[in-house]
Amino acid sequence: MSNVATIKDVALKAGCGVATVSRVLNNTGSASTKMRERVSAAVKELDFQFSEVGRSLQSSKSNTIGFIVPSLANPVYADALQGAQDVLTLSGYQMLLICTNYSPKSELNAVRTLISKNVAGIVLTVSDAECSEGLSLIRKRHLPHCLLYNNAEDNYESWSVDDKAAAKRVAYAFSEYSHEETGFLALNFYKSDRARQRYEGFCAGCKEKGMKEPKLLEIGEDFEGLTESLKNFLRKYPTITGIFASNDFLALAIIRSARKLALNVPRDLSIIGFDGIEVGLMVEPSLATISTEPKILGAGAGRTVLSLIDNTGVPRSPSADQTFNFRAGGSLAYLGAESSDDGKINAFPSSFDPTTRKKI
Amino acid sequence: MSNVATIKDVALKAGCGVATVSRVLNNTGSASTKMRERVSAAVKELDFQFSEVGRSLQSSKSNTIGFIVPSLANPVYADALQGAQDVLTLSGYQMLLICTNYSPKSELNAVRTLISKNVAGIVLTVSDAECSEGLSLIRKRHLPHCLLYNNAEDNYESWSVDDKAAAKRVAYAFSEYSHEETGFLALNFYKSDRARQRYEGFCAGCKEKGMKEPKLLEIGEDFEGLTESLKNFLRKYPTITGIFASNDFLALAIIRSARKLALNVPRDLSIIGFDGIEVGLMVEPSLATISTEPKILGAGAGRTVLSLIDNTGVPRSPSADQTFNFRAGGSLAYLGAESSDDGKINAFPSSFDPTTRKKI
DNA sequence: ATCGTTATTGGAAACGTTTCCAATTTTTCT
DNA sequence: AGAAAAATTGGAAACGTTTCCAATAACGAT
Repeated sequence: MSNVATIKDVALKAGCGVATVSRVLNNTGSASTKMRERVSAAVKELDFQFSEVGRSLQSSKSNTIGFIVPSLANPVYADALQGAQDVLTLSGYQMLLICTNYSPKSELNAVRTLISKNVAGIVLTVSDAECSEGLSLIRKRHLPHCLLYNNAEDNYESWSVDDKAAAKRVAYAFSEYSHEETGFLALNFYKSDRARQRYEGFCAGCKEKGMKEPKLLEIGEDFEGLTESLKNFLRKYPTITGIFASNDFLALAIIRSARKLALNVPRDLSIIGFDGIEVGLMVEPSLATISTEPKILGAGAGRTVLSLIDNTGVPRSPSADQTFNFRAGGSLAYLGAESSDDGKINAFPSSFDPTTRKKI
Repeated sequence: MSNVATIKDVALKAGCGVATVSRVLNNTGSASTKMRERVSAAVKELDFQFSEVGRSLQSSKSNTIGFIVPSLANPVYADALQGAQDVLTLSGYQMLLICTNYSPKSELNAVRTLISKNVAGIVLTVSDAECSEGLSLIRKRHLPHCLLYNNAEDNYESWSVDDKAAAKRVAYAFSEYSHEETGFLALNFYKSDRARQRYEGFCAGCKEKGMKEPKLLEIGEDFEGLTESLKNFLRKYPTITGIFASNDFLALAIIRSARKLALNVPRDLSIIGFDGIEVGLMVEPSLATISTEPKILGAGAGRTVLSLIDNTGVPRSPSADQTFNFRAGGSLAYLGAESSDDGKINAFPSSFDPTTRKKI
């Protein structure tokens, strides 16, 4: 069979004990030159490679980091994981990935599984950080961990967007474009602390600017029936002129729905998204949104866990106001402004220069 | 410290041997009712959980499947992984994920790492299946595996798109819309057997339809300078009326670039993409493309590896012509047709009904 | 040459499981 | 009741490592 060589085989072929092989290969302890050569030769000949399982059992540590995210279908998480991958790979760690599909119940299972696999640390995004059983378990076990896209209490680590502040910024933007009555569109509102925080921040911002309280438009699991929902929503609240979608995918979908209802975006309805996914720049009209840096967040969370593991100083995560930027776009127009032929808005307020993007 | 309980602790607390605990918990071998109760009680009290590491070492198998993909930034792979996740989770397997960033060298490293972690099987996308060292190593070790987005020789498993046939289909589409002179846009052409196969199929299709041979427009690592490249390309080949982009992201990017050059898509230049990512439906004009089902492919590859592992019949992968569909869209127009006000093409050939999509 | 250091080596235990096997207990049958 | 059969139980080996510790070999200095 395809029996792979173990350290015993190497020792046998090199004519020495396993301890010696281990020392040579790990460069720990001393060994004579001839011994080193014989071991190297045996390794080459047998194509030997350490079993991480044996190693992990003996040392009770592994070079695997567990990641728990809601879904890979959302480019925000996919990008964040990509950022983390780059960091891990550089440090010789691997990524054990579990998707929870936004189900809090599977969060706990995921954590248990990761623990049983002896991961060295965990990066995770949970549905609701305040009451996540999975997160509690991690903390009870004192596992190195870092939240991603959730905000952590003091003395816990987290890399995330300041949802409240960002949502407030959206309200300011609407206000600056002289919108008064707005809606907030969310998928799975009750399941996600992020959506709730964005709503909260948005409401606060609107209040601050003397706008009306935003109306909530929530849709179920899928995008199915979105057009119908929008129709009813606008019939119920005909004076609404702008909608804040809690993520860019929703924003694009709602634009499409608006179009189906023969509404012109942004003339009849302005839309602002959240996340700043790349395609937002490619569509026409371009998407006004909160731009974030998922890759940077993912990489940061990865680095944080790594340094938690080997007790080096953890990198400091960006201060709240550096986690996002407002990005103007064609989907947001001055209330009452007529769109020009090509759908572009002629005049942005100078403060909303889409070309300036703070790097966090 | 946070010392987790082992089977020994359970045995101690339950007042029995470890063998008994193992038998009870795994439901293998017999055990008296009182024993079962005592063990269960001890487990609950200690919050015991098996160490997968110990298990894996002893049984020399694990419930981890390794995945090797080029990148998570490309939604095609992200979606495929999501599909696989769903399948794995259902069977109690986890995903160990490694991204190669399109570097063949790291493919081999990735395979070695996965082997050392004792994965039960591997799903992988390689740069070039014909000459992948990583793939060779897997096969030498007789590891259950399945290619994803690469075509495999007979008696090896693979779930992928028939790139050649799909690209041919693109040529037919251009022909049907009476385009004669086209270009092929690729990123990393030389690194990817997929891009090459798409080019090959496209050329074959063009030839078959009596069209001119497509001109190759290759760009480097990033999208940077794409607009400039397009400008030069079109200056060099001014009679080109359509461009086939080797993936949807490139297609969207090239549309944006065309727009910057004051070209109207599709009036001045028709674009067809590849992959069928969701946002292609949300942009205006909508993207004509080859639609594929990454999730289904990923799930299929996952199922295949799982059944390879436990020797149940492997699911048969879709036959070549079921792996893709041509999807018409506003970015492809009849040569010479004027676009209407809203950018939509008025008449599609009936055979290109965008609403009919074979499910694979 | 002899002795005290220092460098090199291998045996064995430990990490957390499963499983074989033998020992013990319980059950069943006559 | 006694014996055979069946059920229950625990000890110990094995999986592939690392590391402690003792044993041996090499080396300098007297």
